[in-house]
Amino acid sequence: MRYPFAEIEPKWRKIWEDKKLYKTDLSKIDNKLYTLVMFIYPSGAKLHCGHWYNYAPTDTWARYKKLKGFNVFEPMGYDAFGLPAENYAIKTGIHPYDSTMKNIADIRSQLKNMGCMYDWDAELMTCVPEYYKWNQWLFIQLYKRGLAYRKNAPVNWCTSCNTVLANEQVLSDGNCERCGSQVIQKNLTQWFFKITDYAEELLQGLETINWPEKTKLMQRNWIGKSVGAEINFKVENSDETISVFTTRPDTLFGVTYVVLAPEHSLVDKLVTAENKKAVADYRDQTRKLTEIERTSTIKEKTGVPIGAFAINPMNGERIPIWIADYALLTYGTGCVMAVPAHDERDFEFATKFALPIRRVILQDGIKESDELKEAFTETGTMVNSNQFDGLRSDEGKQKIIAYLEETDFGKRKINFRLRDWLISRQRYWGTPIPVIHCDHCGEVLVEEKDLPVELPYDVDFKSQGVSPLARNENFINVKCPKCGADAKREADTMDTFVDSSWYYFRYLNPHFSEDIFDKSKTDNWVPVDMYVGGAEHATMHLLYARFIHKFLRDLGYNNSDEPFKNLVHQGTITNQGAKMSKSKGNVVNPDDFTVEYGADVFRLYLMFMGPYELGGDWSEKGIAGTERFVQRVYDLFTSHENIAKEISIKEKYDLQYLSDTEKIIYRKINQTIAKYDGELNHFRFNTAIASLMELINELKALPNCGKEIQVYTLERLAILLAAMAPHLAEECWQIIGKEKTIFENPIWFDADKDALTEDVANIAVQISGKLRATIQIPMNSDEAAVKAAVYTHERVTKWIEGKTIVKEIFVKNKIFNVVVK
RNA sequence: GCCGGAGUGGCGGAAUUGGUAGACGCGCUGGACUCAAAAUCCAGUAUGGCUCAAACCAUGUGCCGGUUCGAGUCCGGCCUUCGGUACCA
Repeated sequence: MRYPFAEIEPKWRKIWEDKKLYKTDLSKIDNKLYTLVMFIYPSGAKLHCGHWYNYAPTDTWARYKKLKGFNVFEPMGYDAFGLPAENYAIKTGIHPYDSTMKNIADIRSQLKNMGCMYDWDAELMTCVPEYYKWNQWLFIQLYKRGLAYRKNAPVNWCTSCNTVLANEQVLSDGNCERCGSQVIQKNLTQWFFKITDYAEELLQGLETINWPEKTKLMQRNWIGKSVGAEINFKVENSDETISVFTTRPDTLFGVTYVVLAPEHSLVDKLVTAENKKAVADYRDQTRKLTEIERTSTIKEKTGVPIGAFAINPMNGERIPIWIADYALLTYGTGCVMAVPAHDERDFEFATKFALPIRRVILQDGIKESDELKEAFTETGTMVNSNQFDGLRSDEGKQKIIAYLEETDFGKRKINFRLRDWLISRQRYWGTPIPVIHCDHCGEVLVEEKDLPVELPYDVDFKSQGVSPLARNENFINVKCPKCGADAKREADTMDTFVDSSWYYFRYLNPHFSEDIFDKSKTDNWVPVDMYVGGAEHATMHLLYARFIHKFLRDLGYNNSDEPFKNLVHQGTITNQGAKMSKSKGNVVNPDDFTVEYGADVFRLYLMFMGPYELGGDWSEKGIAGTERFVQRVYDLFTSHENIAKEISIKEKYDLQYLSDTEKIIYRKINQTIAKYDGELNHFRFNTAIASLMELINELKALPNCGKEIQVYTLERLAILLAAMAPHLAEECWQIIGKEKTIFENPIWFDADKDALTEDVANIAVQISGKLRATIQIPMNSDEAAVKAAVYTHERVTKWIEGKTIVKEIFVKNKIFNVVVK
């Protein structure tokens, strides 16, 4: 009989639901385990194979832990605010709220068909006031502590989304992370969260969490800590000073010019009359470039002198001040001390504009008179540096900093690449920022008692270039809470990454109305023990969440330093080499497969494809293999109906009382348990399934075993299957006569350690490292016994005939190698 | 350019600390069952040589070299590819 998945799967899902098996008792905190996948964006494309690939294996891991006795909490929810819903509204006129709710309903039913053990009572969505009210509350707390602020700055503007983007949300090709359109620079007044205040802690915290090294490295690079000094250069005939950041104070004697970012405010103050025109032209030219053109390393260096001169604090030397677009306003002080001899960029620039190049660090093994063909950027011996001559440059670095601090010309400084998180968006479908702008009082926070600032439903989406909220009179006009005068609400909404930076707290009490979450609960359950999601969030969501987590800790709202103790990234499933997306038209619909093969077969197939972290290109070629496997399992159980009712079995059997066949089966099931356990624990689903397939191949001999061993084996097999293919396993468990469902009464059988090893070992016999024979010998035989067997083997005698034995290498139970000459 | 991962049969992929390369699955070939087909079951399946066949021999984990009794695994130098990053002073 063909495995009747279409009847079985809904049947078990109903039983699980009726018995409320997956509702987690949050009051039981011994053995608590919080397993989380990144919540879903409810797009119109619904669930695709990539989602399944994220959720189904993670659910297998969660079930495995549940079987092993953990009190597992596995929730699911919807990251429901965001641009696509709004863009869809502009195109079709369907309101984002309506389309999002429709999508959520569809996706929820798809999710339920996967058979994951989500606690549906914990379900949440971010687009309802009940949730986003607390984004606003969070904003207010940040604001009150100076961590939310507004400033005018050059920002990334997506020409298609008509909104600003955070740095993290601009791809390295200069395009929008969401839509791929061109991003340009605009000067705008925007809201920021001061994530930089936590830069050092965000860096240090990485040491304490079990995340993929790759991801931690990406965060380290993104945070970009540099240790060096800030040095002040006096400007000739001026009261102004130019402050630069450098990691190489040891090269200070080699500075031959200073570069300011073209937009730097000092430029206007310092430019001389005869250079005004050239400077203005150059600034115009710079403004026209996109960020990516401007920062391209391939682009030839450009710049103009501004006519003013700075004074080197070390030697009083007079050096020209230039502006050049390779100095970035947004990094460090926006000013660079140029040392052409020891910096590649400065070298290139100086060469092009015939500026002097002075060597102050001598490379080991090179004479001072040798020509300098390229910048030398490593450590060496200091030269041309007065009292510092002869020092190693790393030592000199410290000495120079000390000297600068004494003479007040500079100080030790740590600089970060990380910028503050730009959170305002000029769009409708997001959390309104709880601020009121009053002509008299300026920025005024909405009071906590007046939260939430509700997002109005009736808005006009057709207003190109202007946020729909900005044009909504009912929303925008308000009285100032301080003075009562007419005032305007902030029209920007928050980046949706604000929503996702604390949602893992909210799952534990999604409808709690007293506060952002119930600390008495979250303290017991947060941090998340296992977090699974895409690696593309490395420097966005995963960084923001860590920041907000630390902020909430500092507010006294939680007692841990990090939100996600363990992190796993599933690999990306591509189709014909491209990431699945509706716009590319290469989305594979999982429903097609669940209709044809059932959810369990599909789950198994996704897990069997390859290493979880690797992903791969979609192909349905091998699905027949997992289907056959499931069919064979089902047949095996149906041919042993009710057997567990008739026979009672022991927990452990002594191998010596078993028949030869029973011995083989008994060993195999226990070896499989041991192997499977280890593989599953580390998300190695493919090899775990392979071990089950090996087992099922071996179980062809099961009919030749006594009934006790049959029951012993089938019980264990059903439990092993339960994590991977829960519907199938429940059915099999019932077929052999079990009354309670597996997940009602989770159990795990540990492997019988006495049954893991074989009686005999296959030993590879090598002659000079080449395999020439294998011998079978009792397990753990000593060298003498193996040697005796080796030298009586005809293949060995043949190969060593006429040769001298130089050496013998013996590795117990593995190898005997005879080295001959 | 820099940083990181990955290169193993026709395909997806296995291989504790260096210790019998190719587990498991797909596909393919042959056979059984069938009037026939599908499904299922059984056997075979890295390449080359020599064989009716088996046995046997040689080669083989991106390329070149090294360490070792022994290298997919370690070291040095490349190539390809996929991510990340992009003048960060």
